[in-house]
Amino acid sequence: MRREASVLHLDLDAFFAAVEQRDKPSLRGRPVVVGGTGGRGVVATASYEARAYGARSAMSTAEARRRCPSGTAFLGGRFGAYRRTSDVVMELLRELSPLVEPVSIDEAYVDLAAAGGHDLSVDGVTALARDLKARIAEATGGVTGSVGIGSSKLMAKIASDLDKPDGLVVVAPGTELDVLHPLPVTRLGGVGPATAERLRQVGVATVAQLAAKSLPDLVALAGRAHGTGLYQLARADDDRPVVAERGAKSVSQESTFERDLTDLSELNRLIDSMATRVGERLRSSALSGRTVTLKLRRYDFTTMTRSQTLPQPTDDARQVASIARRLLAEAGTGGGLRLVGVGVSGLSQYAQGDLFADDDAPQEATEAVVEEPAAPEPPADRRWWPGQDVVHDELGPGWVWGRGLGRVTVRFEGPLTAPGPVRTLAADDPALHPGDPPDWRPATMGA
DNA sequence: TCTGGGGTCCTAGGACCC
DNA sequence: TCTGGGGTCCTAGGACCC
Repeated sequence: MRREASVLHLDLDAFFAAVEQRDKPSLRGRPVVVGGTGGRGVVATASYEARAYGARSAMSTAEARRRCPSGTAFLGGRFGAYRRTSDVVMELLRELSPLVEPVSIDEAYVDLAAAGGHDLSVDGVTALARDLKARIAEATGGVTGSVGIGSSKLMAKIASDLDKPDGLVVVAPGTELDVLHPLPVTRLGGVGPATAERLRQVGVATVAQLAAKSLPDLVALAGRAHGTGLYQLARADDDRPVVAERGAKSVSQESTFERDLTDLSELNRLIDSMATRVGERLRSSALSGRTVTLKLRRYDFTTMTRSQTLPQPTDDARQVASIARRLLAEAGTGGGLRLVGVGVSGLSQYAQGDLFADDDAPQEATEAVVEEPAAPEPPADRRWWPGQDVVHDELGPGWVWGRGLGRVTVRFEGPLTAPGPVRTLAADDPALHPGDPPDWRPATMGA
């Protein structure tokens, strides 16, 4: 805990849904749910209008559809658009301080003391935050964020959560426990459903009640590391530094199927394509890893992992696939699998193979694995997904509202237009193409 | 039509080594 | 012959986060 309120936490409000409402004027002020739109999808983000009907993150999309009125937009994610908007925000944070720790695409900590030159009084950081929020909204085309500032990461994060959305809370140094103690323990990072239930059983619901427990009690309840952490957090005792670069520790791809799968050859093909993507991601980051992990989720939602550690790191998709296939054969598909995942951990910076590989040398033979064939073109009706950016040769840019029965419904509008018209087209209309995320910034005159 | 996808960290037991 | 403790690596599972 610092003497000054110099840790800032930013949390963008309903971020995915906010980007959708920015880019799709007809959705502004209306309920929007972003997430998986298939039968087994879950909600990633619900707009505040959708939250009013009870839609929540991590809820099944089916449940959200039951709760929300007709006319609610259910959209798959456009992660390229979210990434571009996030990058703009992270750059604004780096103008405040060289020490910025992105937590996720929509969240970051900033160490204001690492910059020098900031007025770190309560009034000073309040003015700084007000200015930051205005610049974020301006640069992102209206996406808002909630800012919390305090004497530690704990207090900054608690503060940003106190006044959502579009909030600004500074916890004055010295008042930490006044803010913290009345809150439910579930507001502390690291207290999920399991820990909350165990705490409830010993009569702990608030942070004040947690602070009354002894260290040995909490270690017995939650384990050595977690128990010690809870003991400290309940006292606002938090010295965790803001850390700019955190190298990846693992790379993985997983997929939940529309229906449970049992066919080994079908599962093996899916393992091959996931291993291919893992290999691409490893090589694009100049990483390789020694431990290959296969993750399986059965029909009854039980999850298991099987792993093997190699003597040397690899970034070779065929080697990853070959190991994952063997682990699957050993584990079996009994009863059906709803999810399969492939991951690589124990990462190091460069693979031996990258340093010494001879491109002309014949590749090591692997009997089980063949090169992934090019994905077949999906049927026209399957090409389109809700929320997708499209462009029509005559009607211009727009986005997919829905599809079915050989047709696709498109709304022709963009972030800088008024709400636009809807047209229903043939799904195989040759004039309709996938589009790029639209630019939300007005073109600069004469630039 | 219950329960995504990408991660991190921790725990615990067994193997193995000194 | 029996007892032993510590450290590291590997594997599997679980809690948690966004």
